Amino acid sequence: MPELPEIETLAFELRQSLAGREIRGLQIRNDSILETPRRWLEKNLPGKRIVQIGRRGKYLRAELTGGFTLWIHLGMTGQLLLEDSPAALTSHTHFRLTFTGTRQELLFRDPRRFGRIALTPYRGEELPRGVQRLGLEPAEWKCQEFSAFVKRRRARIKSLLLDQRVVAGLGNIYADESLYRAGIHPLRRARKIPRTKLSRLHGVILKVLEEAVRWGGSSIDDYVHLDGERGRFQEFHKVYGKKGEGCEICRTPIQSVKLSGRTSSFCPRCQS
DNA sequence: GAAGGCCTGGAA
DNA sequence: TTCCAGGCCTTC
Repeated sequence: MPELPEIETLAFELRQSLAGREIRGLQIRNDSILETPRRWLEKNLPGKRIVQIGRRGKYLRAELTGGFTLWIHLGMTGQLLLEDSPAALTSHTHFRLTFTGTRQELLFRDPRRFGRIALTPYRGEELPRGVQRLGLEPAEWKCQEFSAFVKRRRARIKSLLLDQRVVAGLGNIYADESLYRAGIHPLRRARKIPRTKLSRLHGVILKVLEEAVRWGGSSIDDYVHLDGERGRFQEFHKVYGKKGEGCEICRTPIQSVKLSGRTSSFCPRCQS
């Protein structure tokens, strides 16, 4: 589940290797991952140069010459890999970019095909729909405003954290890990949480994300770095994927609950 | 605010 | 063989 730290890591690595490169060609092996038509990409990508690479929410953003931007969303099982050409195209490689002046090519793999690629502007839209809807980046939230916003909502806090219109880039892993570190039960109604705990949550979200970026993200199932190496933050998870194991603080077994189809893991004693 | 759908590999 | 994982979207 690539979330903010995983995309941030990839953006950094891509910047190192591809910034300034000119796109030579592309190969689309599966149209189902495209959000803008194949012909739009085929017409506009070749010859463009990568000006800047960044991230917005869980979207990777490559700004190109000519005012175009290539957006990549990894979904759940998406991978971006930089390999020497001609790269072996495994069965789930849906998209490939080649560049002038380098043997390296960028591959997009995604077994489950929840990932998406878009090239904007398209039909007057500057941003993909999913990006238009995004809320503030975690680092853009001021503590006071975050607390005030959460205080007005009746939803369960975990649902709120997963809502990309609220905090862009948070997903199941980092929402669970943040709630644990803030001592908040995932099913707690947002408006009922004391302000002191909310400001703690605000701080802890930033800290967890920063730490995860420092360790190159979490590799649970599919996520890997550009070179295929695994991230290491999973080694520091306290609750995600830890059901049945003892809480680090109080030894109580970690529990999990279902919340609108999503699993939430938490310590029943430390989180309330 | 909840639930179903997309999608597939791997575990039960 | 069935179930589960969960990004995000649509529908109710």
